[in-house]
Order: sequence, then C-alpha cells, then structure tokens
Amino acid sequence: MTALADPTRRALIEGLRNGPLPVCDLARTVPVSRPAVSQHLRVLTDAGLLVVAQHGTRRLYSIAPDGVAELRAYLDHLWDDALTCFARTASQEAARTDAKSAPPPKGLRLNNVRH
Amino acid sequence: MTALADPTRRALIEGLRNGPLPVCDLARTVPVSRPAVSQHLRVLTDAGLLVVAQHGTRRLYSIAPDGVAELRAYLDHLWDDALTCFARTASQEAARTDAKSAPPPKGLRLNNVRH
DNA sequence: AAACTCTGTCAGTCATGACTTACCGTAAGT
DNA sequence: ACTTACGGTAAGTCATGACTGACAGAGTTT
Repeated sequence: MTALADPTRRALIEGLRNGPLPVCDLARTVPVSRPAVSQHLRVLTDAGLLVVAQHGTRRLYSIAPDGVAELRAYLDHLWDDALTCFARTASQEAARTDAKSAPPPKGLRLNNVRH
Repeated sequence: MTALADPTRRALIEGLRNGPLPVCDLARTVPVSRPAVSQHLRVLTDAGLLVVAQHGTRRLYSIAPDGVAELRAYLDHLWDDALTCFARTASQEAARTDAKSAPPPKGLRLNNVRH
C-alpha cells in the first residue's frame, strides 16, 4: 500500500497499463532521472506489484496481477465492513428515534462511560 | 491513495472497522499522541475515507464507504488492465514459439527499435 | 460559574524517503 | 576488441511529513 503512495510510482504503473516496458522507455514518461526510476521500480517489485523479465541488457517490467489482487482484496473487505457498519448504525438510529419519537440526540448519553 | 500509505493511519482505519469511535478511544489503539491522531484523522477525512459526526464534545469518526469504493474502483481497473495485458503477452509468446518452433528468445530482437 | 473532558491547531523537531550525480557491470553491435 | 546502450547501486542532499508539547475553544457536569 505504501508502494502506491508516491505519485511518480503511480505514474510508472500507469505507464505499464498497456504492456511491459523497459526502464529507458519508462523513464521517459516521468520527469525524474533514470536512477530514480530504477529505485521506484525496485520498491514496486519488492511490493509484488511488478515483475521483471530480462531480455539482453533490457529488463521488461510489467504489472503483476497477483500483487494488485492483494490490495484489491484488502479494500474489498474494508468496504464490506464499512457498509455493514453503516447499515447497523443507520438501523440503530432508526430504532432509537422510533422508540423515543424523535427527541434531538444532543449529547447521545455516551459521556463518562469509562470502563 | 497517499492517505493509506502511513501505517498509523491504516491502524486507525482498522480500529474503525467495527464501528464509529471518538478520538480519545481511537488514540488509545495506536502508540502515538492524541494530536498526532487528530492530524491523521484530518488527512483521512480530507481524502474522503472517513466521515465525522459531532456529539457533544465528542467527534465520532467512521469509515466512508464511498471513499473506499473510489480506491476499489481504481484497483479494479488496474487489475483488469494487468490481466488483459498478461493474457496478450502470453498469447504472443505462444504464437512466437509456435511459429519458430522453440528457438531460445535470447535478445528478443527488440533492440534499436528507436522511433 | 467553575472544573473537567474532548478535540483541533500551532510551532518546532526529527526521521524518512525521493532525488541527483557518479560509477560499475553486462550484453549487443561494429 | 572496442564502443555503445541498458540498468542497478552508492553516497550525499534536501524536502516532505510524522510526531510532540503547549495552547485554545466548545460542551458537560457539579
């Protein structure tokens, strides 16, 4: 997740959406030096988001579906939890305003509930 | 995406998976000071990943499904592209080794194809 | 109203990491 | 063999941002 934090790294990923590319071509798509690109590619590869294939002096980088799938799964679960939690909070809200026939929450009586 | 880069921020998100929580409770789940938590919560809220509900002096933070959905969509598209690209590369590989009946790639003849 | 709790913000420090230049190894072309 | 292209690594600089303590404002309780 930290690997996708840097905008330059995201730009490199974007550059690889259409297919594998060698470092020299990739470096031309971002406004930083080639060594910087190498360092970013290393971070992305270590994170499992890219894979490399050596062809002569060139190294073709491409997106690793498995690595992306991992992040996807994380966000999927997070999203599920957020939705169920949202639904539960909403139903509780409805039940409460139902029972007490709409007195403004105002304080919500959860102060000083130190355990 | 940068919002989820920091491990402390991810820990805060994790703490909210089970439901909304005030800052003081949230701060107890991470090994940093309360002001630091406030700052992280601001970043996450600005990123659209959290929403706040004021209840008296307390501010209940909860995960915003919409914000998570946005990241999810980004990774979904990235994953799709990676898969199709992977499939295309694989089929090209197969076609090439089919046609030339398995001579080792060794160089791949894509050097000096400067446009 | 006074004391207390909850929380955001400010100023300042410090560590992380993004970037550059220089260099070296490797493979391919002449 | 010599040259050139490709690309990783090292050392060093610098900016970003994560963190802390101090403070202020708003709401609650007594």
